[in-house]
Amino acid sequence: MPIHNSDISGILRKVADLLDIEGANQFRVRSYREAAQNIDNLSGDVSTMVAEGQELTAIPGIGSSMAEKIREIVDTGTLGQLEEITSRIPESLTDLLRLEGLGPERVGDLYRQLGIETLEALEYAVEDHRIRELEGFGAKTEEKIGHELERIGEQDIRTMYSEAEEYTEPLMEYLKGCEGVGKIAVAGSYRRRKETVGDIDILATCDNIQSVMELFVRYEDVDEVLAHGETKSSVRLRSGLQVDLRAVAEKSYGAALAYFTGSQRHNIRLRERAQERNLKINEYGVFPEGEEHPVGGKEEEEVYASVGLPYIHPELREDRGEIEAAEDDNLPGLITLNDLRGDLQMHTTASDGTASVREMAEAARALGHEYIAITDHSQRVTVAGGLDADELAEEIDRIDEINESFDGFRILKAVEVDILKDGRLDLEDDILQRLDLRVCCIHYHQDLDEEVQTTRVLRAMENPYFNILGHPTGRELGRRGEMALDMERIMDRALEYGCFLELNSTPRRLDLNDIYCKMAKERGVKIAISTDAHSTGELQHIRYGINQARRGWLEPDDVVNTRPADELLRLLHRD
DNA sequence: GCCGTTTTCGGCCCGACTGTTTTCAGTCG
Repeated sequence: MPIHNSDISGILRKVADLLDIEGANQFRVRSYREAAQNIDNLSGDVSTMVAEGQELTAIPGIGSSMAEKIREIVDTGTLGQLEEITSRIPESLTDLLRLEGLGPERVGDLYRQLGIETLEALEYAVEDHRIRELEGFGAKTEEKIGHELERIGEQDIRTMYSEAEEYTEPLMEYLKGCEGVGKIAVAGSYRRRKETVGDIDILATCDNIQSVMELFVRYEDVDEVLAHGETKSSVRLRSGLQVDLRAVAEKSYGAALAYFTGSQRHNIRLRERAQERNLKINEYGVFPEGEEHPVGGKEEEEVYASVGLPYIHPELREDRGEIEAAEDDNLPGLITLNDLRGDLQMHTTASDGTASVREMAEAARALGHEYIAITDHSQRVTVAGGLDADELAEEIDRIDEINESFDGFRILKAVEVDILKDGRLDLEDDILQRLDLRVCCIHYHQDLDEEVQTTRVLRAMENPYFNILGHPTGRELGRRGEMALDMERIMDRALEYGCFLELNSTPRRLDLNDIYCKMAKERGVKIAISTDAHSTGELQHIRYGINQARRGWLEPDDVVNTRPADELLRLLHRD
């Protein structure tokens, strides 16, 4: 069985959590967590590195000891050290860490004093009021644990970005209109445009803090006020989304924005650099060692400048090499919405869309696109009304006709053709060759094992009419994980054959994810950013794709649909 | 456990809040 980076980081995190619960040295625990994170951020497979005899210690945060453990995981699929620890304390204790307010020490206490090993046992202990008897715990803590147990039982606690946007944008409009509000911005993972967000952090400078806080907690969409203090208020909206509003001083605005935007790991790197320069960075500003007066903090740029770096866009702040790139003056010129000239996947009433070809075209043109590709489903996808060869031929004729009526806008004749179980495409070459573009996708048999699934895709790519691998990993946030695929092999073959990978902008898909986008870029594989719109309104989803692309370091040149139509068609042609 | 043009030993980001205490540990972002 192939070992993936996520398998390795998962084991290292487990070791970290368990050591933490056992009370091991904090810095030792941290080193496991950092190693895990750095492995997740890699653009290549660790198992490949091991196979090729590359030095794992080249990965930041991995020394000789950690490298040895990783090799053991790659070779055996497991880690002797983990088994040794789990012979001392139960592995299930790490489940308890998921509860907010329960950290490693308290989980350790619960286990040692009450023998609690599982979430279920914890629930019984809460019901029997056994928690409040423990030293260091109390009635309030017990109640909170009870609430947390209910909450994580109910749902995935992170919210999709698009959903958070739905609630955050109107709230921001409201706050901007409030008397006394000066500068205001959303920070946190929302500002980093992460695909899911935990809660929303809003920062504001205010003339009259008290009245602004008052207006905030009285916002019509507020369901519950969780905290209502002088500088920070916290509410839960009807949607369940938690929103914090923090009042900050004008002179600290930039420092606070940097601080609350994160990510935490990015911040740690900044503060380490500050230390090296005898400076201290916190949410109030940049301070020379031992001094009370800041040398910067009003603007975010000052924080970066103080540690010798240019401004770094929020989407990059994940400690995935952006600090080093900034240091070398080598930050990517991130793609923006304006760079895109067209949209390369969408559906019409011919299959499972809700608008006609012409309606989609006119809506796309109104958004400023120069071209679109109409990609209705192929016959195999019966639930979506997939087209057979004759139906697709009719659509081709219809598009030719409509194109006659356009000047300066072009509809590309295309299809979303199913990749069958054996790797063949769902339509014959004679109809595929009449199209400008083919997006190839897996819809059925998503659970094959890695070797079979990878071979299936590679085989499909051998077809000379294969242009773009659509929603490549098949994942859907909160619903379905990625298919088992060797993405390195797929990307290498895509480069060799002149195929491209899609970044599907559907909010629940956002497939490829940020890390795969960066990996494709580093390997020279170009990306197509598409909406997969099923209605005219969904054409606007393209901005979510752009968010993800920016998180994946993509520049205009890395994306095929930044090209004019003629150039794009030349690029698509395989020979 | 990692790391190093002041270090191969002695450091390892920083502050706020909460609940439990009576000066602080644990947790969080």
